[in-house]
Amino acid sequence: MRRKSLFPQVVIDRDTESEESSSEEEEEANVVLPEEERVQKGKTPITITLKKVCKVCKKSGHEAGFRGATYIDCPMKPCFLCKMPGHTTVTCPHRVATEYGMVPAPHKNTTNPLEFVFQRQLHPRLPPIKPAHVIPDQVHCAVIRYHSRRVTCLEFHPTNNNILLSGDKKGQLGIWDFGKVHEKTVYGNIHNCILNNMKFNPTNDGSIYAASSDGTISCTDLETGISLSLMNLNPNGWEGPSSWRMLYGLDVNSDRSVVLVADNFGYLYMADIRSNNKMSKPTLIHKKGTKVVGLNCNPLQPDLLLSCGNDHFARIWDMRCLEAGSSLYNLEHKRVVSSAYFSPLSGSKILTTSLDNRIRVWDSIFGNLDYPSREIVHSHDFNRYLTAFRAEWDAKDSSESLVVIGRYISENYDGAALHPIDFINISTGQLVAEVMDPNITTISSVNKLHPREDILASGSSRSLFIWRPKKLDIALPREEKRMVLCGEVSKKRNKKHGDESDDDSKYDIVRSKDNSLKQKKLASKSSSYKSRRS
DNA sequence: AGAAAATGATCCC
DNA sequence: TGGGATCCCTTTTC
Repeated sequence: MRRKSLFPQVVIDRDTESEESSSEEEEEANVVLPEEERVQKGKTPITITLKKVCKVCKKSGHEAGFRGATYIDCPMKPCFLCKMPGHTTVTCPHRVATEYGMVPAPHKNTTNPLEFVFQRQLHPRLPPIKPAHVIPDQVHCAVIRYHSRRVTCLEFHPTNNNILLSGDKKGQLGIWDFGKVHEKTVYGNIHNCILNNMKFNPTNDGSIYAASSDGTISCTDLETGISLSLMNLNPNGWEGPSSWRMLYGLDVNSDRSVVLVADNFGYLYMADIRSNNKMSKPTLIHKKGTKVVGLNCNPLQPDLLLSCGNDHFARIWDMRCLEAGSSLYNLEHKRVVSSAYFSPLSGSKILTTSLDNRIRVWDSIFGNLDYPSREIVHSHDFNRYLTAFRAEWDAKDSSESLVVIGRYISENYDGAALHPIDFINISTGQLVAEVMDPNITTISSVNKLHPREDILASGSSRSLFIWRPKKLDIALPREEKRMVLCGEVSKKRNKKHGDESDDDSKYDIVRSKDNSLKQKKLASKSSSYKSRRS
């Protein structure tokens, strides 16, 4: 009562049931000023009516958003995971099914022109058993943060096992010796905007090619940082967005000694490695005016090229007869194709990641390519602000069935909303393992598996992570249950608590400011794995 | 602490 | 066909 004379009366009235009224008013709190109170006290009693208004669809009667560490979908929208109407992510069959997310694709038996392109030598060998050490049961995690913008690509050194290269949105190239955790080099003057893709020079471990949204290809000496430009598609500088060319999807055809890149208008370019010169004229390989984001040369037959992009297609080309419209096959997707790779050993499988939340697998390029062999529902559709997710092969897996990809939607792990990095068996669609760390609350959209060692590298926002197993020899019941792998961030050089936020070049663990309680809760469990969802 | 900004595909007219 | 609104489980900075 006393308070009422000091402060306006605030009555919060929660509406639990739906009401049919226009959405405009309901978004704002209704403020009611009763006449008599206003007159009597000279103060302003306020009645605030808070209705449950969904911030996604703006309708009342339900709410979308985080409840604790669990996100509640708007029921008026299609499932956020599988994109089908009628249910939400929580009840999505692709989330709760044992065979996580797999959708069998229809098969037809038609002859395939690729059979005539390829030699029989390329037939796949498919050992059914994966090496036992592929997936760690527990992981250590080392962290470094020296990029000033988000990480866009990662590449392991082809011969030195402890070197990880990273590119970022600003165009910087990072070289991290994660064996000696604190040793790193950053070259900031190679490109002046997004470093989209890079690839080591196949004839010289000491240099790397990179394609950038600044429209140039660089070849950088890793020791000196001296870089030369193989191509510049914007020689006249900025003349507006309709003419500015950006380069993506770099790969090297070593047979031809050619660097391949593609641009944001649908064109493929080549540069000769030996002369470091742009070759011939560009070829339109995707719908004119659309971005080509990925290029991949077949590991056994480099003249076979796989491209993908924003025209919703992945396309297969024969470099020997390359011209606009000459693709051997066009692999249709429902939305943008973020990545498309041949399998790393046999080159006979194809793996794509599309923004329709599906990983697609074609089991053999000798078979029918009209439809994928499998579609695996997986959350990697993102809104903005992230580097596109790409499902990446494990080159150590001789059966060519293990793939790693970051997950967009979070899961509630003992009260913390975390975004795991998923290991998926693309032969079965099964989620084999999920790696996360309670200290890492950001989304790890860039991931790469070490070509020779049991190491996973991740790029998440501006940070880089190296995950390695604590034990190598454990027998894993991989096919029976999924594994939750909790990392344990290395605490080395983490003694200073004061100046943690401003030094870009420090080595440190990642801390989340609002997550301290959750970390404590998780700490007791972070050193062991557990299965979940039975 | 809370707001703004950065910024990309897609859809609609 | 193109520009602007919209999408709406981000991350960082001020």
